[in-house]
Amino acid sequence: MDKTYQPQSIEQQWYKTWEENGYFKPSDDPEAKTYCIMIPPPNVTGSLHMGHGFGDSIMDALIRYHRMCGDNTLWQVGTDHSGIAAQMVVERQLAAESTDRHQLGREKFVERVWQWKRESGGNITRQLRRLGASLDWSRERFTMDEGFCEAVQEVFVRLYEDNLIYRRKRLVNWDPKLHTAISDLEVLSEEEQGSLWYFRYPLADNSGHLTVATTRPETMLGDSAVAVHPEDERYKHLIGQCIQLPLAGREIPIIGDDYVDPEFGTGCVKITPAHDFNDYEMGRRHNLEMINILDANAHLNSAVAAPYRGMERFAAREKIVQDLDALGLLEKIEPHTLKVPRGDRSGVVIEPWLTDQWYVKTQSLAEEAIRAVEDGRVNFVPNNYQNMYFSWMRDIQDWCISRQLWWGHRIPAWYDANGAIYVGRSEAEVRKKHALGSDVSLRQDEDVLDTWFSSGLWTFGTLGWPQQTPELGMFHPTSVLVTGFDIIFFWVARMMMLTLYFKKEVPFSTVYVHGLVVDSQGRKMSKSKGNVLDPIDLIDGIDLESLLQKRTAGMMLPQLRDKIVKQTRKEFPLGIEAYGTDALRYTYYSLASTGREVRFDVGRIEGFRNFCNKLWNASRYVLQNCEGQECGQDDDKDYTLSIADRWIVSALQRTKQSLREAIDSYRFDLASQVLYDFVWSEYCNWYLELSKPVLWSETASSAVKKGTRRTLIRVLETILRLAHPLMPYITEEIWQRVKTLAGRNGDTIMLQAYPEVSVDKLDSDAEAAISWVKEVIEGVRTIRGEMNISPAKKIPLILRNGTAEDQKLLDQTRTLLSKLAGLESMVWLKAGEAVPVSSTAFVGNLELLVPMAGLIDVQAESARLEKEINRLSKELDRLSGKLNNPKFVAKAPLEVVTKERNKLTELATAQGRFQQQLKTLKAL
RNA sequence: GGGUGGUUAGCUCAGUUGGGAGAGCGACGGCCUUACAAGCCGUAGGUCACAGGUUCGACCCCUGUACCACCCA
Repeated sequence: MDKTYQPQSIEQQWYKTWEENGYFKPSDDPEAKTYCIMIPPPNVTGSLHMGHGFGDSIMDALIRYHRMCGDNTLWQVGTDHSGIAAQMVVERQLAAESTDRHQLGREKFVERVWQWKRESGGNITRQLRRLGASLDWSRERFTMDEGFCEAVQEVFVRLYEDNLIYRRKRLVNWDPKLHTAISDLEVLSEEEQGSLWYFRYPLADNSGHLTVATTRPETMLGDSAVAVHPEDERYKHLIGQCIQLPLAGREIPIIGDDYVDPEFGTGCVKITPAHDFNDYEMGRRHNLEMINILDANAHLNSAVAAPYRGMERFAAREKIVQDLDALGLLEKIEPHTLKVPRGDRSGVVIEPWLTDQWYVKTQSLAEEAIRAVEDGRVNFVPNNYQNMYFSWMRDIQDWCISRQLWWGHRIPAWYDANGAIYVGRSEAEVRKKHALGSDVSLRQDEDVLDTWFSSGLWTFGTLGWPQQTPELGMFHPTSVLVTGFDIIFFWVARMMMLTLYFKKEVPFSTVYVHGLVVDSQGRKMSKSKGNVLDPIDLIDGIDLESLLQKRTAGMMLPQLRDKIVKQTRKEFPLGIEAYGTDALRYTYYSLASTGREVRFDVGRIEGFRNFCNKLWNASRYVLQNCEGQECGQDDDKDYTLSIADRWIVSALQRTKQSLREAIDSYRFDLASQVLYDFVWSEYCNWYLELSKPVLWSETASSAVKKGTRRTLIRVLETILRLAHPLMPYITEEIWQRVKTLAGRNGDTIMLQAYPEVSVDKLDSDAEAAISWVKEVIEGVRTIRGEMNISPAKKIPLILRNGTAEDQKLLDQTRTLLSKLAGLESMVWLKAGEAVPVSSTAFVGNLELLVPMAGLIDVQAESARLEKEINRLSKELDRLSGKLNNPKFVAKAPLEVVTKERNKLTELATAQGRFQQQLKTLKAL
């Protein structure tokens, strides 16, 4: 074995072996409980970012854990077709070839996207393999697969037939650059600096004016009313009168509506029902005219007065402000911060726009989806996320599912010459069902479905629905969905609604919601901020120049580019080291607590890389001592367990217990902590050291040596199985070398049993004994450290005032103490015997004395004693204060009082001893 | 404006029937001790955001305040 752990030399080899041997597939054991996770399908155009890496690592840990627990386990992989993003990528390619999709035509364009997907869509699957994800690749699915398309179409048709889908002209989020409607979730509203313009709107009877404030002057050409609060004393008398709308030459009413906030602006609001969601609602309440003044490019259309026709929206804004100013109607302009909605893909300002779109009626679907959580068929982890789910579900709007794109599932609806709609699985089915002869010409709807509509079917569509496949019967409902809280609305909610409706069962019984990965400054990682990290770069490492290039690629704005370069150079002056997959994964787990943010600090991953190295080197030590030796590999019984052996085995049982509890409750942070502590602080720091005096002893019996070797190798082998779900590669690599010596066989650790707790191996005597040993050794080490005694110097130790129990423990562990504390002698002091001047430590009442002659600095020792006396004084004050309080003694539980009393006596004795010691010292 | 989560060591974070404040990293001191310097040994460092309340006793329960983050309007 190499002296240091080299992840890059083993990882990809093991992954290949696992995959080729089919270890990732379900066991097909009909007796076994099933366990199934559907990967949240990443967007086929993208690559995995840290957030994916986090979620996927958690899923893999769950899957590997359940697989080792014997469950029939399926983790199914796939990607979604990502309508807008994929279409944009190919459109950009076409633009580079000086053409566009319209010149190419729909059919050829779609073929181009497929071609692109075949060539470039594999990035994500490569990354997943590098992360060690044990996905069943043979069942990989894509939302545009033939079978999946069938499911999508079936769902659309049935929902339509059940009167849950309709087509209507309504206000949607329109992306004027991409020329499509997008969902609320694809709209990001961020605060930007804008202005609040105050305009005077003359009253129609010339008796004065009202001043309205607006953030969007250009929409005034589409105003249908001015609204005031019905109780607003300033204006209520004007309700019912009319305004002469400037520049438009129309009269519009003044209406009263308590939606108006009298405190905002002037308390008068212009109402533009065709271009604002709130105004739209108000327009419906008051039966106002909907005047659409924009075209698909967000240029002003022919509904407006001639001078403004064809103008771009922001150019029109300027001209309208100028024109109103010229008319003396501009009262003032105030700077104003407002939330500006932008398309998450295009980055342009989204327009609320009136168009014909398809909608899903969500009311009844949502009610069932709410019930499923209320009655516990689905539970959220952490539980409080269900509130977020409820609040969204209870206030749900009908879902706009049509997109004006070419890439996606085309809506299975046809129109005749009169615009009548026919929905069916194919044109032929439609013609047959409605008895339409070949003389009737039909054209299919041009639009495609929202990608989330298809993703909503993910859990059952990927298992073969609408066919009733065996897998569907076996693995649905799935066990758990692992996802970030940011997509509870979009995806979780939609899966719930569609699955409950079509399968009459929940899609998953648990939703485990993990935090959002943010950078070391706490900012969300995003391409535009240039702070994204590619998990693969943490695995393989990356030099600074390559990282800079990656982060600034396609960056248009030079000032932003400079900022990113600067910040990247500051954070990663030397680039990023190669840490390997297991270290990356372990870091993820250590951060997977219940918080909402996961702050990824590169500092932490190094610690876990070191942890891998620790495990590696511990294994080297164990192997060096066990290879070619008898270590119980044949399950012989001719060995004896020492007290240290019994202790580590006992501690191992507790570790197993805690680890299982942590994983079962999705607390991977606690799981990683428990394992780390056991491996490093107990097994390596103590047990391995305790094994040395035995193995190197010339007097120890072969049975004892064999017991120690057996324990060394078997505890290590158990550690490997415990750790495997978290760190798959290093555990497999080491396991292959130790399995035979540990008396196990099998081709892979992946399919070994996850360790079970053996209560009968808990051994409180051994635990107490080793705890005592540790305290004695630590006491001596502290003296040594603080007195600056070289670690190489062997020192004498005198023990005084111990109990019979101490004496017994001492006899049992003499060689261990001597070796680990670096002692040249140990003397048990008889009563009344004189002691040389010494430095002192305590284990309970037992005094540890290290004689000072030639070793110890009197000044330093006095200081040390005084410090200790002080510390004890504070503690004693606290305790006696408590015990002198009659209420405490009267009301606190007896055991607490007793405990505090005992502590007080113990500390007082210790303090007395220290004081005595100090006195002796000063007398010198 | 409404809602949710957070505020614990220099940094990143744990801490549930309310009874001794912890880890990793960093800092400081000492060590190449036959697995590991990616290591070993030791040490320092905290009014648990603030103010009240409940309680014999509060990081923990209750009320309020401040600040941060996110979601919704």
